[in-house]
Amino acid sequence: YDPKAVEGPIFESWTQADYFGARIVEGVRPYSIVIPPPNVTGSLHMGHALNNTIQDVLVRRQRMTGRPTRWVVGTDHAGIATQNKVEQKLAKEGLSRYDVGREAFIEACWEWRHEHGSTIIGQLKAMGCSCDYSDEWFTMDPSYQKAVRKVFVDWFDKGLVYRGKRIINWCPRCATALSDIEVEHEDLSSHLWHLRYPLKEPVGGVDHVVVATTRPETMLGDTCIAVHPDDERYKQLVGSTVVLPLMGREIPIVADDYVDPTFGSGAVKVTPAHDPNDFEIGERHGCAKVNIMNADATIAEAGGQYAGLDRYEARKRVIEDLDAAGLLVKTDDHVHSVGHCYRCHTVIEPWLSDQWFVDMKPLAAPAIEAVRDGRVSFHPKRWENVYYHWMENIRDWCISRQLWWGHRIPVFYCDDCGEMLASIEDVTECPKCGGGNIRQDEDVLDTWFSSQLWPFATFGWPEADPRLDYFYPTSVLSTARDILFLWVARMVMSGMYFNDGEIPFNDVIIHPTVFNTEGKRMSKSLGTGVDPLDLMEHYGADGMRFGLMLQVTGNQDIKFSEDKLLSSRNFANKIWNASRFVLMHMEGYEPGDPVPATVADRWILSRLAALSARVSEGLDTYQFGDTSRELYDFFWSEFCDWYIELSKARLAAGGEQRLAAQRNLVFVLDRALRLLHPMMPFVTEAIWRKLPLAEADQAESLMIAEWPDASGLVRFEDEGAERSISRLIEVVTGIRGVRARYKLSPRQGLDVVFKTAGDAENQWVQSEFGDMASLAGVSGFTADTAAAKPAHSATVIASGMEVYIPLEGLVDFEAEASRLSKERARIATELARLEKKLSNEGFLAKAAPEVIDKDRAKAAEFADSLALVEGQLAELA
RNA sequence: GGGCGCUUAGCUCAGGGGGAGAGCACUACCUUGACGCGGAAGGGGUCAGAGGUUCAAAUCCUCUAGCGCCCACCA
Repeated sequence: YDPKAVEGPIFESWTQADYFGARIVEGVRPYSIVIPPPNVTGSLHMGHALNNTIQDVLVRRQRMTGRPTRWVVGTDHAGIATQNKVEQKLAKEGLSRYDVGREAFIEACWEWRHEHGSTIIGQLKAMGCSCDYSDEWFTMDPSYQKAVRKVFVDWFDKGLVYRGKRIINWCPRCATALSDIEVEHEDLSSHLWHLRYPLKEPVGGVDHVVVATTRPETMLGDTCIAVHPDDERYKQLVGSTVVLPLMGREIPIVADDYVDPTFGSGAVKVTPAHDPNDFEIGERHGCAKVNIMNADATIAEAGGQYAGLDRYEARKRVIEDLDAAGLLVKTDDHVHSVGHCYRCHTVIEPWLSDQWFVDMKPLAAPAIEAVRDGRVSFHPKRWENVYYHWMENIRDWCISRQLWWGHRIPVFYCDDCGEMLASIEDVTECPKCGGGNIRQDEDVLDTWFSSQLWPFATFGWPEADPRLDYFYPTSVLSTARDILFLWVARMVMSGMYFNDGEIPFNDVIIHPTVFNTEGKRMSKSLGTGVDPLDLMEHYGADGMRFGLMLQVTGNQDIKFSEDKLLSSRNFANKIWNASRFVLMHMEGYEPGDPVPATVADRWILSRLAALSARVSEGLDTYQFGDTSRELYDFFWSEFCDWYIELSKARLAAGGEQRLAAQRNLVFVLDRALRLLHPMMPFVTEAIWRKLPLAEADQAESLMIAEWPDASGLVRFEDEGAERSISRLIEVVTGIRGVRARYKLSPRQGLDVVFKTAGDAENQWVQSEFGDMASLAGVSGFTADTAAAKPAHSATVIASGMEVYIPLEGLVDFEAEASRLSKERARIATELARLEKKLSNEGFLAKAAPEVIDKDRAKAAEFADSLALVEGQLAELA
């Protein structure tokens, strides 16, 4: 099988036929998924490969059930990431964004999007993803911009969006605010510096306090010292004044419950402009907020002699100067968590600035309820607790970004009368005073502010759109766990708010994260990544997809195993060759229903029925690993290894036997290809189109062929046939084992003796003799309830039936004796274990009766086997 | 500080109260007419450790150790 020769043309044919497009069929429940929009700056990585395979498997399967499906595709404008890329490009020409100006810069971003934005879409196509490419979305599309503005204005008018001067997370490199969850914390070894602050006037013989800090440079902005109100060491000092070293500013000592007396010295230096807790303390005590830092993390004018220094240089100098003044008490080693920008990994600064926020608590309440009452459910379920924990402790969301690329905040200020309003349409004239001195807010919105609208803005909202009514709420959202808060939770909140409380999706799949074999996160920058495009090159799109599905379990991680992709490529090849076999034996074929003529026929049809039930159930419950394994086992082990092998003699026999085998081969292959199609779309489609199907089974494409629902196959369930073929497999495997042990040629015919339990078994041997002949080289047989074991024969026990294989004089009896001894030991151990169990009164009294019966039967079987093996040993001795 | 997940064959992992499984790797065999990206056979595991519940524990509970992750106002 050569994937490269097949995949392109097949995908092209799907596109030509427009199977990807979504149609509205009134009265039929649709199935819809919105893709987590990859960044326009992005290219396909393993996370995308996994996540989009999952979605495509679900969508393809549902499409085959006949439901109208819509898999919305598109990209995210990715404010910071894209802006960084464009700034890097400008930097190569020696320019900054300020050199080119806002308008030209935004223009450059659009150009960048037009040049690179479709890269990842092309890669999705290479994977075979059946998205609706005819309706691609971008989070900066005009209609999407309108949706963003409407959301902002609605929330603004309701008071849910507000402006405030707060401590936010500032990235000095990106020069923008970030929300709390865009900060990545990392434990770093640093120091805890203990500083001595002199009191203005000694109190009771005390002339100073010692404070501890991890960021000494912030002391330039200290405006008070806080101690715990019950701390006996400091009680007397509360209300007195400290002279801030280096700055000479007089600041008070205050009492505040926030302070933990057991940490450091128990006295805290308070810098309200540079720490969120200090900000709170400062608010409570009416302290000044002295901002000593510029946007680029250099020290501001308020930092006196340190103004202009970089924050770390200032830190060094402050420590040196304090030390020189005898005010550095000690320096302890200290590990603490430091926040970094999630886009550029620069250490963030807590910084006081004017920003826009969303009041989240009112939005969170119904979104928590939607999960509690099961309208939204997570898979695996344990993620619901993570969701609750975050949502119940949610804090306001800082949504303004000091970037140029993004949705500009639709707030307008009148410089004539001071009016401030939010508006969907641009404002040129003040509605209050009629003045024309209007300016729009300079900031843009957090990218996630627009991403949260994805499940409904991509259905035409806020315009009335039949797609919204039909396809919303979407069926499933599949995503990585790292954007559970950034994206998923916010979609639930905004989705419900703007759609009359209707949830945006029923099920949330949190798929595993893909790690490399060392357990490191796959990352291009770290060089620990694997490129999905390379994988498709080696294993084909189907091989990559199936190999990924094999690795999806309920765990948090996948340590990526390329072996699974190798097996999957081989599997695609197996499917291809098995199908070739079927197709090259079609001479004389007439389409029609399957013919359960033999036990083997009834067996494979029964197995198919079981498989189809399992696959439907497995996909409904998102068990991709189990489902792919069952498909693999059925196709390879049951269909190829046994059924095709069993059919060979009948195909050769011609006549009705041949036709029955042909019918069943085509039928089972057809249904198996349908079941495999969602995971391996290309190879299955390529073969399926060549199958000579009965008219009722035909379709233009496997993509839209009918899903083999379990209910259509239950009629084939056949326990008797399954038992019978299990026994046949035991007999054949046993005889092959004997051949292998004694190095008997496959062409060496064997006369086999069956000791049967009655007529039914005699008949069974008679009817299966043909299969035994072709699969195990049995050339003759005797079946008798009174059969005696011939001298010098090997014995196989198949479901309790003894099968003797006379070995003439061809056998190394010493080797056989040694094997039998080992076998005897094994059986004796098992038997002893069972006998102990069966003589345990507690077991007999409390275990389920069927368990006891089963164990008794097993014990009897082992006892028989043991006697047999001992008899054989005696013979050989 | 709180929480989650993992620890099963050499490797990557399924399984989840009653006879230890898969893929890859390994051993020796098969130029059999779909397939060597194959066939057929075989070796290999006291299911991390300790304790408990139970007639019965790899599986449930507790603790311990190691690995990974998330959350938190760790001056």
